[in-house]
Amino acid sequence: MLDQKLIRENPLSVEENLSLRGKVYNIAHINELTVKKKEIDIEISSLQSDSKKLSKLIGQEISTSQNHDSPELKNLKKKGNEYRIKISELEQKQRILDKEVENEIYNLPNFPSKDAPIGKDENDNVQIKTWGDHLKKENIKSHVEIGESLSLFDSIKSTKISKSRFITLIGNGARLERALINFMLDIHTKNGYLELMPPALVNSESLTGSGQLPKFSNESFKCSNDDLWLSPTAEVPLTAFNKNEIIDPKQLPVKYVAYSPCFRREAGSYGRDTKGLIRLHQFNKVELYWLCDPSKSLEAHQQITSDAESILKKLELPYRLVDICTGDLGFSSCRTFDLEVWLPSSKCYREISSCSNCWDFQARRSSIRTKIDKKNQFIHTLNGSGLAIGRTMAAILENGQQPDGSVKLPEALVPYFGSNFIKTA
RNA sequence: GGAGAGGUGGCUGAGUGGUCGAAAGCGAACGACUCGAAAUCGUUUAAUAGGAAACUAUUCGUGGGUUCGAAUCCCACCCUCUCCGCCA
Repeated sequence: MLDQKLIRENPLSVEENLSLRGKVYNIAHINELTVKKKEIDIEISSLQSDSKKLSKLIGQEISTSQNHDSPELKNLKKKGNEYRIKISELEQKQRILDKEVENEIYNLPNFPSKDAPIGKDENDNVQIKTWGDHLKKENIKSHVEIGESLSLFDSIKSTKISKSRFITLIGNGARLERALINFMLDIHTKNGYLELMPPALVNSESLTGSGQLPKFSNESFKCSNDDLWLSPTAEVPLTAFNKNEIIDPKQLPVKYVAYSPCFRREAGSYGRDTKGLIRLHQFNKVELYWLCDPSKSLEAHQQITSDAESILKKLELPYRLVDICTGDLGFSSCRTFDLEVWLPSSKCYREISSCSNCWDFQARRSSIRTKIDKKNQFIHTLNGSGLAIGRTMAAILENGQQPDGSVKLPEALVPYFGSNFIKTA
């Protein structure tokens, strides 16, 4: 959420900043509303001040005089009643305005960082570096083919259980998923992250706090009888975990790592990545999350990204680091580095982690603050996958495939999985 | 699901119509004492919005209502706890 004061006092700069995202945002209208709201605020506040003084006078009058029905007293009460009617009329107006402003302001995305490359869409993203060697072999199979031939998962049978875009992991597939989760959690907790296992169902307020609502209600699954949604990412419960708190500056930065299942409707992606582990309604993810001093989020962003990167290196997976351009930035983010893993079957890089600095955007929506120089200030939040498990598995299968149909696993994973190879049963 | 209790500042907790934004305690900050620390004593210490500031307003789960005046009374909703039932 953006600062209302900023919108009121400097609407042009707000508009200009947001326009870097490549869309037109009509701040003038919101500005008009916030100014009007302010005027009414002032009017109400002065009426309330008068009415309060009058009430105190009546109170004193009653306690000092014997006659509780004197004409003077009746007169004062009548005057008080007039105040009340006036105030409640104004409050009604104010309530309507409040709703309108809220509605508009919660739909505004975060400002892009000045450091983010300016661009229109994903084609303008900037590759910062690549790491690792690409697999150069003939007859490369996709992870779907490998998974099917080694009986690691079954998506056809899963449609019986749910519908398309759900998967059932089987045998070594399930074992590999479990190994990856444990492996990643172990690495990150050793690096100073506190492990959390939050609820998978989150309420509307939590989704609003991290930025998924109100704008993206189409992208999450909602429970019909409760104000609860299936969490699309652990970022949601992790943001909400410290909602409405003032965090002791000595405790910063707070670093969380959480494994969680993630649920996304993937509306509008029909026909894309329909097979395999790449795009599912339900997937597992290990998420990294920081709450940090607002003056330190730039370094924190580097750190969280390199913490995510370290997993790819340990798993010997070739990847590249991409600086997301202003037009492709997520709603809550001011700067995002994507980690994209190499998938040899499709000869391209696929997003496996998205490391974002949300600045004070989520902290403002969720009211998470810290004391700096005796003043309460919004902290900065950062999040990054460390990593998406399903896509990691896909990458391991494709990059570790052997001519005999087996898959060689990265050394680091062997203690977790229990052997070096996945072979046909 | 049934019955009951309750939701008050960073925390605990008092407050049932009138200077109550709210006692007391804890915690925290500062000061004194000390070579230093602990202990002790003293002072300070809620948030939000507006304002340069003085100050003004709002906030006692949320939303309505009664009243000149509501933490306190009325209505609705949400949440938490305890017991019972069901259940991993």
